[in-house]
Amino acid sequence: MSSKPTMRDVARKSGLSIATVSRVINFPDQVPAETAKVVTAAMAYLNYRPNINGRRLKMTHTRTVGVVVPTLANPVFATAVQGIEQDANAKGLTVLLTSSNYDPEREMGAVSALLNNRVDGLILTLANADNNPVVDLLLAENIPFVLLFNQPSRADIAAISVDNAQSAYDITTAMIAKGHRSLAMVAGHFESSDRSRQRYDGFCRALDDAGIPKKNLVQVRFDEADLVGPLGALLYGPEKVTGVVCSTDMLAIAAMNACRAHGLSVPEDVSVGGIDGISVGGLITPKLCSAVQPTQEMGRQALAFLRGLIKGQANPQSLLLPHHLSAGESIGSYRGTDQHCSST
Amino acid sequence: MSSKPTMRDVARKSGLSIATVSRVINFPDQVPAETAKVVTAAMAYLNYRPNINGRRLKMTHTRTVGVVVPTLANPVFATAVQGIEQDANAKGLTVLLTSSNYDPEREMGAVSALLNNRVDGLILTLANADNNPVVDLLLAENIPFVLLFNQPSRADIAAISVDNAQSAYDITTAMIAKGHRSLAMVAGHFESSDRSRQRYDGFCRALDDAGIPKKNLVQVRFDEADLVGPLGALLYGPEKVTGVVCSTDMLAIAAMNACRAHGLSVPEDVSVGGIDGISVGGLITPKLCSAVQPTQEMGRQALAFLRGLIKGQANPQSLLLPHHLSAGESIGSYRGTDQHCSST
DNA sequence: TCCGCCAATGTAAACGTTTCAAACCTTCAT
DNA sequence: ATGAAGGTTTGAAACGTTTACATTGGCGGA
Repeated sequence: MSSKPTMRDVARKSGLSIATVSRVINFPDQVPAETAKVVTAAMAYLNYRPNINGRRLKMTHTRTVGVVVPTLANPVFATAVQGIEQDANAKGLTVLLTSSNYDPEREMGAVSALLNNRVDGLILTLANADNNPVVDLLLAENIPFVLLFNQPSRADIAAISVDNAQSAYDITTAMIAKGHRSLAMVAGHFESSDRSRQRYDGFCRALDDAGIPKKNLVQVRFDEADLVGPLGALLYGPEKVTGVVCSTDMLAIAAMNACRAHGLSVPEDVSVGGIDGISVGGLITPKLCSAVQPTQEMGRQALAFLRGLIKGQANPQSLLLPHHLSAGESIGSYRGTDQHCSST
Repeated sequence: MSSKPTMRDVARKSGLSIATVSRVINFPDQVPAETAKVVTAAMAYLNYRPNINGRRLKMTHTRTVGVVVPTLANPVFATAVQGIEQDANAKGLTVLLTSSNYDPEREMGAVSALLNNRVDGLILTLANADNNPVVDLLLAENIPFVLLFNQPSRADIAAISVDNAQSAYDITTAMIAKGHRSLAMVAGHFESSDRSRQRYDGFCRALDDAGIPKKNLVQVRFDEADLVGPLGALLYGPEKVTGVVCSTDMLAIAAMNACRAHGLSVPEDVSVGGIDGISVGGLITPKLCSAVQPTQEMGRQALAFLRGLIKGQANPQSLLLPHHLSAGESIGSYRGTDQHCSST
């Protein structure tokens, strides 16, 4: 009826002191089994729940970590968060989740709110990891943090990612190997994602290595599902693009959709490749060919890394995880110049 | 250098009392502009951040809500959480996220942890909303909570969902209208999801209304991506199923994949329908026909509802949001008994 | 018998807020 | 000059923990 029972109530009920109750909770082995039993009984009787906020106030560590991702609507982030969250729960850590919607201002707002919560550390996917006020703030305040998916140019901050440029290079090269010579990249806006730019760089390098001068690029919003307009000019313009590399799998799926809307089939008329390796890509037809990153594992690694930083055991450093090309069907052999007379 | 500045430091710096500082933060209009300015300056100078945990300890409300969903790997939940999270942030609420992995024991553990955090209220998607110890606990402790996606049979608890049975009924009926008479349902395990059972009920009712006695059902794990085995017997057994209704879109996408693996094409040989309306369903080929629910909006509504309950303004009640069938291509007309000689 | 030691327990002071009640200071009417 | 009124400000007591330090009591050894 009255308010929630506190440690004081448990102490009174069990005829012991508040300190002993605390010890039963935190250091059960420092207390005789007999007393532990009577305290536990009192707690059960009163339906006692420790108030974590009291503890947080007193302790230097809060056993809480903050997470900021651009969005949960892209499975790549949802899966990573899933990985973080599972391990955090297993370790008794509380996760504070925020999404920035790819907006740098909201990044700062989110981090600020998390710091007010006195999180022990942060896992972040930032729009742009370089020259970022959030990063500066965290370094200045000496808060442990790990970047996830970002590949910062500074070497002294912790980051878990794949080699973004190389991922794009590999998928592009796979397309070139199939005979495609007129390629385009569909990428999320560079201001919203440094990965996007890094992947474009890899795309360009692959073209350079193949001696292909023309680099087509179209930047779109990340949540853009309708690529019919943006792709039209490339598919039917002077370039007659036959290979589309997308900076994410979500965009790749949207691109395949747009190609079909234009009456072209994938991969007969146009080849499409993605980057990320979201699981749904393997279920659709044609199976999406993608540069796959171990997303969930990356989330886990980021948390493990962060825990190390919090304990002061590790010093910040980057970790590049391996990626691999999935055996997809969305990339086919180049069929010559009549490819746009679809196999209708 | 030393520890973080506190309100006391700000007070000292600005030559005012700690109470005044507090009032500048919480009730700026109760304080003359002049004092507010000097306090604000001191805060900026010291780089002061309010420690939310101090506040939480003192106040009866923590401005924190807990969220428990089965998984983030299914976009339907990720999108709902996205909706919750966006609005929560706008309102200055902190979100504590947990996923249960469809495991009732983890549900209880997660809720317990959230209660220890003294959340003001909870938004939950439970494996089974009826006879659930978590629900009993929350009712007993008088903690505001809103069920999301669940459709409990009790009328006195808040729940936001679509009509699950009706969703399944509608998509099934759409298939029957196309001439299909041999149908099967692929559903997630009933123990993991009451929606799954409710949707199966709707499936059965549709068949009954059409005078079709045979109800095929195969239950699978929710994270099962490989339905080749489970579907084989139905597609090639005595039933020669030509219509597959799936309890979720994720399963529907996996089912389409399995059909193709069996050499059957969708929708020419087999029709497939889903429930949920995840966005990727509209991008794939064939476009997935699904009973669409307003997922993100449901998350928002759940939060709005919860805020009402927390303020004591609303009394718990259910809200059924409308669903609609998407104009997909994955359901086609029945082609007679030779349908399994695929159009190869 | 006395001393010292150790294990078990207790006391009380933090941690950083909010907030009630009291104190202070002007101003203004009497 | 005095007092009431009212706008500002302050002192101090919570909120529920953790933990350094003090206390207690029992026991074995000298």
